Amino acid sequence: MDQAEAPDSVPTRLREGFERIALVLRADLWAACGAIGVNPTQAQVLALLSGQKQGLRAKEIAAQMAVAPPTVADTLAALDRKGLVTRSPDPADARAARVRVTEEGRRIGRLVAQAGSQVRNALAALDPAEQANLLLAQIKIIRTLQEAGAIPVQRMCVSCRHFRPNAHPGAPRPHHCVFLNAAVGDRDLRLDCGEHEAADPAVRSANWTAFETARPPLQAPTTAEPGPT
Amino acid sequence: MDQAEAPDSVPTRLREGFERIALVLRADLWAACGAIGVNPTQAQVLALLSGQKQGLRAKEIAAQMAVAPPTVADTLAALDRKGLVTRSPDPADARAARVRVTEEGRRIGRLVAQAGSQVRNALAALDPAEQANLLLAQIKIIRTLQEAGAIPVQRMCVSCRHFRPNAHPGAPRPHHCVFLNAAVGDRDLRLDCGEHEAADPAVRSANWTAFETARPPLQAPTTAEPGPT
DNA sequence: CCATTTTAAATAGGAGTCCTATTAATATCC
DNA sequence: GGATATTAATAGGACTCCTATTTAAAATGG
Repeated sequence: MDQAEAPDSVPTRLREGFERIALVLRADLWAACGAIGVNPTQAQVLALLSGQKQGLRAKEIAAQMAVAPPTVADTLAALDRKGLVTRSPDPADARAARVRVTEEGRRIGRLVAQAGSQVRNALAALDPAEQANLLLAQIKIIRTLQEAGAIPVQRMCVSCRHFRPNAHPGAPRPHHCVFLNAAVGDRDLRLDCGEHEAADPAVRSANWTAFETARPPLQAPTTAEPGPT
Repeated sequence: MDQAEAPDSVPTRLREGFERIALVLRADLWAACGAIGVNPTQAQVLALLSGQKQGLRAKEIAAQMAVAPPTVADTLAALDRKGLVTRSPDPADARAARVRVTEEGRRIGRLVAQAGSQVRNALAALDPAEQANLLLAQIKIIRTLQEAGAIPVQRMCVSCRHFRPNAHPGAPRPHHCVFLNAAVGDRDLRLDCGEHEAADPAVRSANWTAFETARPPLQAPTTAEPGPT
């Protein structure tokens, strides 16, 4: 039924590749944090909060980071001690608190985000067509993860109210962003846009269909057969 | 000089995508470890050691995991307590120890590797051509990381003594593995083959050229221009 | 061939991640 | 209005991960 068990299936090997790259990503982050006085997890929370003007609840942070809520509490306590986040009561719910990044926290988040990265260098070395295809693959993967409930809806163009997939068929930038009032090509798509507003599920689903059919199916590289051995 | 600073460049967004997927990967691993009695880091070390019959030195494990040696010492101590690894003196160097996985450790590594994974499911949902292109992209990224010294040489086909890229030009499986004596297609490529033997650098480099030129450059999806805004 | 430098690993010490389980204070819903 | 659910904080424990230091064994070099 499920090919998850096949020891050497393509998805299994792809996952293995992601695991390897993830290790380097983490090492990059440690190097970037270096003398800054935060660690990778703290930097990631700072980056997450920097994009959210109205702050985020602890629970939402946990969902975004895919960890348990008490873990977030630990990290927020560390960031709080360092003066990088503040907590203010949520007017809508007396149990909840909205967490916001401070100016200093934002500055540190920026520093880390702009630091060098071996992975980014490696990605920059891919040719533009490969980059675009990789971005498309990521969008599909992230969307599937969303549909499966593994992560909350991300602020991607394809799930945004402002997005009009394939509004300009055949043009080099076939999509359109109503918010920016600008044509958008596949390479311009965002995985986390600050202006994102979730479209409702029916629209999302229709948009996805239009988006997917916007381009001809990729031509397969060599072989689609089971493989040797 | 370096586009690493561009806040919204394609490589930057791609890295962001990898970060997101990495979070889910970690969560998958926690779920897989569940009642098994190990944690993701331990499972990864077990998986790494399972593929290495002659064991690995602590230092090599650290390099593969992209962490500092004392971190590996911690993890090995935990695995040792649980009886999942053994350390034996290295005959070639009295300072060093070779770490090997025990039968039980191998069993646990297998259990975790075969557990379900949201990321693997999402990868399985991609169509075959996309999977193949993604695998190719990963190979290029990992190779660049190797060239940059960010990670040790991985046991990929493309760096193996047994690999003959494009030995059968135009065939659906254009490459050849001398060890298996079998034709190999792009989808069959391994990122970590137990039979890997490193080719020497000159051969590796020549093989890479042959491998790269084996397929026509990917046709770009829409747009290669800077983008809106 | 012995002194120096380098290297492998273990140790010390400390901050912080991450989990499960529990508790306390709302909120929500019949 | 009281049972149930939800948000977050707390407790407790195992472990990750770092830098710096120590120990011991190799490699180097005069």
